[in-house]
Amino acid sequence: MQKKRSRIQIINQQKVLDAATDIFAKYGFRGGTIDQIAEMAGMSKPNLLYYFKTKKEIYLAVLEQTLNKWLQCLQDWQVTGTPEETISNYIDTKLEFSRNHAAGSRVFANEIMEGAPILKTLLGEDLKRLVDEDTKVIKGWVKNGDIRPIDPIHLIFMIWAVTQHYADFETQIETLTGKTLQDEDFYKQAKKTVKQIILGGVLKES
Amino acid sequence: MQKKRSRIQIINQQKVLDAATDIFAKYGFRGGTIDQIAEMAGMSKPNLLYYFKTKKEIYLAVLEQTLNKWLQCLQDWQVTGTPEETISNYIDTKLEFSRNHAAGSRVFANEIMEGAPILKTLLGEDLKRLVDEDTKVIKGWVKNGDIRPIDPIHLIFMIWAVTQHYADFETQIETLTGKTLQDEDFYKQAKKTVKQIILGGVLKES
DNA sequence: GTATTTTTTTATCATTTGATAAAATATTTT
DNA sequence: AAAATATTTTATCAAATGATAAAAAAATAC
Repeated sequence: MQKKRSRIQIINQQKVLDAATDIFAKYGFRGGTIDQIAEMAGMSKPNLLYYFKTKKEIYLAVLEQTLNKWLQCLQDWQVTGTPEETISNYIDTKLEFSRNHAAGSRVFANEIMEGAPILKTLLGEDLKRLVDEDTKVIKGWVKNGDIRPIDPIHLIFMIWAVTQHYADFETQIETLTGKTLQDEDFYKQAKKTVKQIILGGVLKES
Repeated sequence: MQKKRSRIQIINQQKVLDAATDIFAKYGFRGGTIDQIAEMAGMSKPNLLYYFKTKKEIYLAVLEQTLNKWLQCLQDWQVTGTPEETISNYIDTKLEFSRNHAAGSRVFANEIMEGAPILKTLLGEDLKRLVDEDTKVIKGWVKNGDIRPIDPIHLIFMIWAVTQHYADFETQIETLTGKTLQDEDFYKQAKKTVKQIILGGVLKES
């Protein structure tokens, strides 16, 4: 039975997680160092290791925290009604996650590029289940003639790719446009264009 | 003046670059180690360092080689004729790059997520010029009424995002579908769906 | 086939990095 | 306030990592 976390513990563990998210987002698990995280969190390395015993433990905590935020985000999304509403809503949800959790998105990206050593099982089981459900919904729309005949899995990948791109390639986007999703106008314009193209490509003419 | 490279030099330098591309693709510059590269290239670490003096020199060579392939790839693309032909061709070109140079694509992705310390200038100058040109072309189409009114820069980002996704998130895609772009049917289906949606969202009804 | 140059190996370093122990300090409980 | 507990600092390690020097081996030039 874990003892109740003290006030200082709660504050400092969160400080570490926030710093670690930024460092792992930039350099991945292998590339990020405890020293970097400790410095960014504003504490000494042994002090940090008082809260998390190993680098891997920090990394797991970061992945878990990000995953929870991501799952919470997905819960905000529901197969509400028409394909237009549902897809529109899904894009909203994913793009908002990219805006609010850009570093977390990059931690995932790094994890996957490293071969997903930690998340592979989760991807193959839990995420696969979610994707299969979504695939079924989209297939139903196609069969029903509600949308054009498109391959569901590639549509899903497209939405993921585009929405995550704004988080994962933030540096490139900022270098090219001077803007990020933090800029409200840029955010709206991105959302508008993404929806316009994807919905335009998926929906039938009215 | 650099002496002519010997037969062995040419072979071994390429061996190193190929191994380094894979390692940096997985772990980024900070995370990848000379030991890993040396082992994958099948030579001892000091032997490797006989060909490249420092880790950074290897990394720069990898970036340059990938960049050259990428530029060569872009040269294959031309603003040929109609918007449909041009965009279709651009998707072909980018998706083929993802298939043929998946590791290179991931090296770029890592470089950008690390804050693009090496490529930032290039992104802000050369790439920006290319993007500005493309933007003008697309703007022309819009003004001319050839395509729907869409924001050019977000369209470009969309195409990049989707095509690169298949390379950068290969692990995730393979875990979810069992396939990669190496699978010819999967490749065709991806290309078809991407074109269908993007062209469908951009072109006007005929 | 010997001399010369190139390549590879062996041995070795200095830093960096993940991690621990123990002492010192601060906080909380009683 | 004293005792007990929690936190932070100082000192220190062993292993990993980027890098070098010099000797040995192999390839090439003559």
